[in-house]
Amino acid sequence: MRKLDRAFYNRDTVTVAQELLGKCLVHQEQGRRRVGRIVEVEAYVGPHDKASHSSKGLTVRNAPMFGLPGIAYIYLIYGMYYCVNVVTEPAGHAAAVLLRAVEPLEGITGRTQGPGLLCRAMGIDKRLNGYDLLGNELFITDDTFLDFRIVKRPRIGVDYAGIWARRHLRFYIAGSPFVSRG
DNA sequence: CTCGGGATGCGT
DNA sequence: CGCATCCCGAGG
Repeated sequence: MRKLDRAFYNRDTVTVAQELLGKCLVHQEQGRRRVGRIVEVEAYVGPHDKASHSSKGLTVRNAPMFGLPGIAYIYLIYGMYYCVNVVTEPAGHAAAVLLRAVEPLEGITGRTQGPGLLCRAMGIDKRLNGYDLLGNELFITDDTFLDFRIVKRPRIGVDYAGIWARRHLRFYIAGSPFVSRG
């Protein structure tokens, strides 16, 4: 069980997204430890991707996307839910992978199907925005031991993005009961 | 400063 | 389909 390093995140976003499936998201705070296996993600591949927050250019909100690969980009959506992303590709290439669902493995109560519920159940909020996933509070480990097939589908809730809404940039583990409805 | 919308989720 | 609930980005 090894923590993913900078080099893992500093690659093509679609590759990182697919390889994140099956890996373990860990949140540790004040002696409390919560672990979930990542079963669903979405790739937001860069400023040219009209569904990506970075397509509007650098703003206060999306600034973490323009930073180092391996940092967390967390934002509030609809005034109620947080969404957590991991930044990918070299600094300046504003791309990220949205974590949409995990399978609860340790210390998790509540549902984890969907980006908002995932964050709520794992105690992830704005305090961790910009956090470096090479640190010890929030990180991802590579202990994937399952064999699975990857399903590729259009992303959820980005119908405004034209052709980009139809690209198959949502990935999830086939047959997992922990994938969101979408 | 106001104003509108959003990578959601739940109940009807 | 409506609604909760609020940060942020655009525009005056």
